[in-house]
Amino acid sequence: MTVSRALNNRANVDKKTKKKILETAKMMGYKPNHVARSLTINKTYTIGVVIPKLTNSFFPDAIQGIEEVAFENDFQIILTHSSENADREKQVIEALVSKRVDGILISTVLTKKDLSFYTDLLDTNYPLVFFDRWLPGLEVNNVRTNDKEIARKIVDHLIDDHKYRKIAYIAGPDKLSISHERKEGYISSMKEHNLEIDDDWIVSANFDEEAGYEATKKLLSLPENKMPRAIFTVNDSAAFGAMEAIFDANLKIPDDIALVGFTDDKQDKLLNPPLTTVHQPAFEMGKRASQILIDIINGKSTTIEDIKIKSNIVLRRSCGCK
Amino acid sequence: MTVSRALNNRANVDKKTKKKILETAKMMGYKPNHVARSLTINKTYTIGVVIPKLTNSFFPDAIQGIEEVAFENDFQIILTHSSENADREKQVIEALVSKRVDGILISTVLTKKDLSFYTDLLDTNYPLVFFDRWLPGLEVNNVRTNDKEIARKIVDHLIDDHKYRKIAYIAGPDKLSISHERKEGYISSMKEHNLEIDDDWIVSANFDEEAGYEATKKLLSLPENKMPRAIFTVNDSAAFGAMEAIFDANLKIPDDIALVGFTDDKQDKLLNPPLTTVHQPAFEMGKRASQILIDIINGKSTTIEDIKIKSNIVLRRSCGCK
DNA sequence: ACAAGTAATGATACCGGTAACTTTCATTTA
DNA sequence: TAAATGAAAGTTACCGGTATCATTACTTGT
Repeated sequence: MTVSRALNNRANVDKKTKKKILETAKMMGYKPNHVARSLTINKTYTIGVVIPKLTNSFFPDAIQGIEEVAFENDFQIILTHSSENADREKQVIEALVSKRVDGILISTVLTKKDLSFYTDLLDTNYPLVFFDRWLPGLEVNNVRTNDKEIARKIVDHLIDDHKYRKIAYIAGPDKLSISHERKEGYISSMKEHNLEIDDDWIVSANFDEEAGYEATKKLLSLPENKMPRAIFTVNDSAAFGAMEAIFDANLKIPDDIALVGFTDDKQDKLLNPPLTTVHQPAFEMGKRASQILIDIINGKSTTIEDIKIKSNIVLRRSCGCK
Repeated sequence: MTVSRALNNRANVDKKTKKKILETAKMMGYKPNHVARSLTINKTYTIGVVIPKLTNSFFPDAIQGIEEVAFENDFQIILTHSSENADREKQVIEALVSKRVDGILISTVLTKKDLSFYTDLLDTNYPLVFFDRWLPGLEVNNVRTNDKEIARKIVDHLIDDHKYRKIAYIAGPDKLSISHERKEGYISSMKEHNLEIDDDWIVSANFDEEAGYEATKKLLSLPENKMPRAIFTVNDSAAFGAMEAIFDANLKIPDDIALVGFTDDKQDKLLNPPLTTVHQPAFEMGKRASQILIDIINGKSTTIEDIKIKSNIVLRRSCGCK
């Protein structure tokens, strides 16, 4: 017990004793066993992070933010990815719970039909914070962005400032919160401007480049009178695919067709042309989500919040600006 | 004990008993406690990953590879970043050891003078695998790429195929393995072609965009006769900075000055002009390193290997091709 | 010099599992 | 029917810490 006290800088240990203990520990090459410690104190100082993929630059940046705050608070993170696969998401969360992480940060790929998975978990009072991709209908902390509003605004820009009227939207899976919201933003902007939305203009795709490429090819094969003048994509990865497809069709951005994305990947400004997009404060979102989770773990926060960290539009040339 | 056997699908449990146990477990909401399990079996099924930063696309890709193999083998990863800071690297590794991760994958920022930190760790037989950035002088498994050779080849290309003679190199910190090797490759190519290397052409910088920008500004301010005709950068991030600096100076790539990078970031092909670079098989390197570490942990591998996974050159337009 | 109070140290139990060994139970064999 | 045998279930100790309570060692005041 005295050894334990000495190593943890607790009170009531004689200076000389402490010195002797520390010396001996060093000599023996003693390394504290955090596993045993976790078992008794019932806390692992570890948080789980579940993300769909690590491909676009949003998640790496967010994770840097998460890890930064975790590090400051002596926590570490177990990083897992679901590969956009619902079953795998459940599986890794079970594993995280078994490892008794003190809380979990999730960017979920689950949908309404899997709601019970999380309500069960929440019933046990497990600290959970959703970031970026949340799940409507859950009484839980969310840290997300103003997807719908900002999507509406960027489409407003295309209509108001560039006078485009035929605007297509390359969507993500509709069941996922973020792609649904962004689509809603697109639709509401179009409607407010009394612009008709052709069914063919909303192409269901995915969050990756390949999907963006395929979706764009579909759009470009529409008959002349239906051909969109501008494309808004659910994220930058899809926009990169769109860009390739547009170039492959020997069309020019923004002269023949304008393009705007969503994320603000690091290289957007170096693209040809530089991509107009929505800047998501990934690092900030990660920090914030991490801080909230740690506050909950430390019993410093009990309220449930739905935090929206505002994104902003970054005008570059792909929309037709400058 | 019977309960333990039943839950772990061990033999010698009556079918009826097992059924009853599983039902009761479910009813109670029992979740296995992996912390306690780890304490007894002395294995956590967790590996630590230490990287400098998550910014460029190499590490996210590598981590996807690492996590993929880990997942298949029922391991999870604790991800930590050192922020390119040696003390922090040591600190997080101490924490990982305390948490008794079964092994550690490292892309180190430590240099020769800190060698003892790792030799001490290796003396305790802790499973360690270095990937990408290794540390010369350590008897340990490395998974890296043929930095020197491929750097030499890309400079060969600039000289042989484009007839550039004044070629500058934007370097990373010289004490780090990869930037040292890449520089060596540059130097050896220049020497082999009997080209003189002006001291001003080797600019010490860093792995990030800002450093690349500043270094390039320095190069562009050289007098006419010293002005490089081409720039080779230690990685793509630095190349992005270089690109910006070149554009800011109203120069054209590759007409006024050619540029080649190293990494093959995802958006390279969409840049203006598309960036010629070295493609590093990040995902593969991550998978391989992870597999080796897990083999060591499982006692399936005892030899120490220095594995070089070959990178290859991707010719695009920034070097002057096409 | 001795009681009282405080600081330092020590003993025990427990966290939730599993290994190793023992006991109980059921079935087979002579 | 009793002994032999193997399957199923149970006991105990331990992994390496820490909380709690008990003990011992020093101070301090009168």
